Amino acid sequence: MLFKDFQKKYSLSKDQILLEIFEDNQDVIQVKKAKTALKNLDLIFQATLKLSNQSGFQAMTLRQLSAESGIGLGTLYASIENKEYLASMIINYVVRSLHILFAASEEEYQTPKEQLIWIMKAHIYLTEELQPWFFFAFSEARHFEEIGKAAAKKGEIYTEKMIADCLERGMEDGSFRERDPLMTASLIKPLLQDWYVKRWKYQHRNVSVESYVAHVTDLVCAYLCPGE
Amino acid sequence: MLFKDFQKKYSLSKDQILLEIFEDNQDVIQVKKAKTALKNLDLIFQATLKLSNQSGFQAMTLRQLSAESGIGLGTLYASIENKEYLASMIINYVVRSLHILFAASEEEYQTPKEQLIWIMKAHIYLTEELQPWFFFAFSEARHFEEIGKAAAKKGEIYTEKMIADCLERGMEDGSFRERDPLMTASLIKPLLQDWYVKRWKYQHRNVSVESYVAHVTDLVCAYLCPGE
DNA sequence: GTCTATAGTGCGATAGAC
DNA sequence: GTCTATCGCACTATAGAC
Repeated sequence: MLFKDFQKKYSLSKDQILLEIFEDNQDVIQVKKAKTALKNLDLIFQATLKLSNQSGFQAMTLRQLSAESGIGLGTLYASIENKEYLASMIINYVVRSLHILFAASEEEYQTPKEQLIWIMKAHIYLTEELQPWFFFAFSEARHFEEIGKAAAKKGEIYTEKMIADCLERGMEDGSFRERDPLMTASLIKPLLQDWYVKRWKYQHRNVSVESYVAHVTDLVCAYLCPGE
Repeated sequence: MLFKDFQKKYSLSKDQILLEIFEDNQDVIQVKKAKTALKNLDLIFQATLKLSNQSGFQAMTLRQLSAESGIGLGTLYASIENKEYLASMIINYVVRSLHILFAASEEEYQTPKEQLIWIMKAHIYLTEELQPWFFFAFSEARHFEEIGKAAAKKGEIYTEKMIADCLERGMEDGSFRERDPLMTASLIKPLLQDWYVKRWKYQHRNVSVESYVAHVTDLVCAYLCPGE
């Protein structure tokens, strides 16, 4: 599956996640009409990602955010409760997108090898689609006590566990060579993450998503698949 | 070479780097006596790494730093010029340590395969020894305009280039299979970095440095070396 | 729902006694 | 070389007009 096809297939989920976040937080968000709240949240999130990916979330002031999003300071507070809560909503968005993607695509799994390749491809494609979101979560999560650190670790462990389970199945039925499943999953993870963490590097070198997926797949298969 | 032996062999370099940093910045550091300046810098750096690795450099206040390091606020400014300059000195420390290590160990290279394995091992061992320093540089560098972003990219490109050169030599003489050298180097880099970026995870699982090196080496060799 | 004006807080940085 | 006391500023958050 090419990235273009992936985009088409999962294009609806962006609004869906936004709606879920709004519904989850109706108690703290003072803006009650869904349509205006969603419009505001969208503007605020985009502006937050832009500003904080320039020089960090801590350094971003709510005055800057107000100017960038075109939303007054008071309305800002009516939409996000406070600065930290804004960050937690964005991190939540990322975790949700991972769950939605992998919950929706279980039926695509077939052999362990096909499954592993799909997990890696889907992960990289998703982070390509939501690069600023994932980068934000990766770099800012650890700065927030409960909400962030816990959510980030949960996300880290979630995909790692999924990969490790897949590896174990493959080793049982002989598709993969005998390796330490958890350790191997731990090494695959940073390969997937590098795509959105060092996006500037790959963009600068004109590396396409598809090409990146191909290289990661080759590397992992050389390690796992007998006779490759 | 085990990590213990590595530590012994390179144990002197810590003070050496500190001295170099002091000499480089004598124009901005108001404390002139080398002995007191070095003692102060050491206290300040350690406290900075501790505090900023808890909740980020931006969030760390100079009052906290003063309390943690036991150095008065005025003396702090006499030693570091200002907050941003402090960060740049730490990032400099990291870049320097990489250069010193690899400049000192060129003679250890033999075949391309041995050389590649040495680069990976040395990189992981160095970042184990200086974990808080590397973690600081990795997570804070991008927040600083010139000094940080440039130095971080320089560091990223430096090791990547070294690996890529080594790969090219190995492909020419047939030690390695034909792969894209730059792309392969780009994929090796995050494997090396994960050791200090996700230290909490590996520590929690009691993974030793030596064992981590072994797994990374296996993965990379499976991809590169014919018949493995 | 949205804005502007402002209260209250805590910062980086400095001056000046020791 | 070191500390304490303090300045000026920019921030988050809120109150109240529209």
